Amino acid sequence: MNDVKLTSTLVFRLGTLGATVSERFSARLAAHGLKPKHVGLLAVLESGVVASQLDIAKLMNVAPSLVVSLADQLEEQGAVRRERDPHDRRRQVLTLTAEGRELLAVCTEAAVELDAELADVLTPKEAGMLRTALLALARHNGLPAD
Amino acid sequence: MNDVKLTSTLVFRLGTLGATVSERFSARLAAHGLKPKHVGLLAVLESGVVASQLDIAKLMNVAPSLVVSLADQLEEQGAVRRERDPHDRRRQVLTLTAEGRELLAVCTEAAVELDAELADVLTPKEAGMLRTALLALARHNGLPAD
DNA sequence: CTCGAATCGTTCAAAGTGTGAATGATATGA
DNA sequence: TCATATCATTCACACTTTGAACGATTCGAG
Repeated sequence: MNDVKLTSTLVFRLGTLGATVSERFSARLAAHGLKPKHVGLLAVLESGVVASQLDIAKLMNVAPSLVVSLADQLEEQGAVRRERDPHDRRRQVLTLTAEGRELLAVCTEAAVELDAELADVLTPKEAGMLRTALLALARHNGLPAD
Repeated sequence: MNDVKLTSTLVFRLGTLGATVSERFSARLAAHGLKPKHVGLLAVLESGVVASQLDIAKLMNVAPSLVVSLADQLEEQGAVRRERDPHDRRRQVLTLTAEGRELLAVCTEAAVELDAELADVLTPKEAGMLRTALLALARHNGLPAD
């Protein structure tokens, strides 16, 4: 009736590859005292589309309380500044510091290096199509698509 | 110095896509009382390469104690049988029951459906290259490649 | 203007998932 | 035969994240 192997589905391969790649990325981030979610938050700030903690939470698909602790740690590292919005003093506005921008650049660099290692086993054509396909999938799944 | 966006890296896209896809798959599995790891265990058994719990743990990259609880639950559902290896009574040999095989087929079907939904936004050529590229990446990263 | 309702951030307890150390049973080899 | 290694199991714990309070602030209907 159905003899497709689970392990050969896109679902399974995206899941397992995503997990191992994230783990490897995470390991490199550890050297800077960061976890993937910290970097995700920095990236949201850099994009500039949003700044209040609640908006960030929605964009990152996490609980607002998680953004609090992420912001706490990033603030302690001097990567972000936290200020009350003068027009609405309930809101905390997060902004990247120069240090935070530098930190994000370092982490992006690590991701780019990992990218190169991954793409190394692909033909240039395969690598190009992989990027194209992942971009299309990201677009249609509410994920950032620059 | 480096103005590549983090969100446009393979690392980021594989990570986030892998997470959302896994989440969607997980939601469909819930209807059958299973989680992705249960299905992973069933798939390992179906492959037939290995059967003792410790071997399974190594293959799945999880702690042996986790295999115990996964096997407990699958056994309770009647999906696997657990027998002491007569040649080495320390080993527990897990085998798929007919019911387990059926369950795995149902879950694989769910994955195939999700695959189709995902590939829907891609051109046939893109979808093909995506599969090729993911297979190559799986091969070079110690993941199952059928 | 005022007061009830809504919003934002924060804290905190708790759920979910997974690991590692200790234990008992069995096997292996000197 | 006995010390050592291996397998499964249990259990306490770590980690990550969530959701339910709560206080502070804003908004809007009357």
